[in-house]
Amino acid sequence: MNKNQSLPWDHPRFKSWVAVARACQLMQTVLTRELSGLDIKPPHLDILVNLYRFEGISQQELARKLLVGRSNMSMTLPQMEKRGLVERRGDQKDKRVLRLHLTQEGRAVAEEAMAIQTALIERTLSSTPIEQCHAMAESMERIILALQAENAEETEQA
Amino acid sequence: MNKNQSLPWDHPRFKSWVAVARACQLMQTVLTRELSGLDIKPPHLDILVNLYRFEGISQQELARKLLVGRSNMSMTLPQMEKRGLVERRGDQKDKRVLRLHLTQEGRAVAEEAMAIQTALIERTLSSTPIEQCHAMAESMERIILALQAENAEETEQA
DNA sequence: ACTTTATTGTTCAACATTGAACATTATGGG
DNA sequence: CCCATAATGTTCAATGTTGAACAATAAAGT
Repeated sequence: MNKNQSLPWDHPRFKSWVAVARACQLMQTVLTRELSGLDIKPPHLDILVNLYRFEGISQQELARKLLVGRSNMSMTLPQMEKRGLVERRGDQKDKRVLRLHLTQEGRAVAEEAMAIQTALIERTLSSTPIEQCHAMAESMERIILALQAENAEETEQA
Repeated sequence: MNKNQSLPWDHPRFKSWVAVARACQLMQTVLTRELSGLDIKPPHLDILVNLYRFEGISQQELARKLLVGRSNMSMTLPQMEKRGLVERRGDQKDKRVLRLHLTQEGRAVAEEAMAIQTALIERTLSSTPIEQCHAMAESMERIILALQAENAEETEQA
């Protein structure tokens, strides 16, 4: 192992990524606080947003979009159902799948929560020029593809 | 609430940030996999890296750097101590604080793990030009400052 | 010196997340 | 039709994370 040379924090890309990770973590923390008034947490918001966009999605598809396990959805969605935010209806074509829908209240909460999140992002990213935001997004998309490739490689060995 | 206009995914900054968050989550997933050979997880790596850099740091300071609660350190560090990765020695000046040190094995594991993480980052960020990495890092630093300001505001209300 | 306030670390209960094992239903090959 | 394989969702035990209450020590105010 290299002792004195090339420590991680000297690598420019490493340093850059550390900043990215730190910003994400902080954003999560602040968002958690700002959502506490609606009595939901970031994972719930992620679910609400996806049900808002993709009406009638299945638990499986939702889990894949959120990058979490199926068991996570099996634990979380019944809670949200009891709180009257979502509905789960069996699919007639395929009796295995449950299709997810927002209730009226779920839709309202989703809109409030999205407004909060959008405002927070607008506020904290306002100092970054819009072209830089776009460049960042493009870089991130490439990074996502690279990571998905890595993930697929390692997964299919199983 | 705005119904048909200005949905979150139409905001350019919102979309950009979603990509950032997604990339972070994926990076975490892949890193977890790659570290499994060393039998540690990302939180342990974060601790090892900070002890590598900041010899003799206290639990409090470490928790603040990692953006986690003190109780987290109280739970995690004894485990790592039992595994022979770190040592906790009482400070003579101030009998409240425990100063943290890497053991020889802890240092070795830290170096291996940092090599893995650095390699992963180099691989997945290689498609992003170095100037773009720097620009990204600068943006992230500004975002971090903005978020810390938000965090401080909300915290001091308590 | 004495009392109050702040800081550091611990404990504990609540909650979230995961992966493996499982039941149910679909799909495909004989 | 029958069996093997795959896909969907659930359950459960293990683990991680958090915040509040607590004990010990230090610092500050009187």
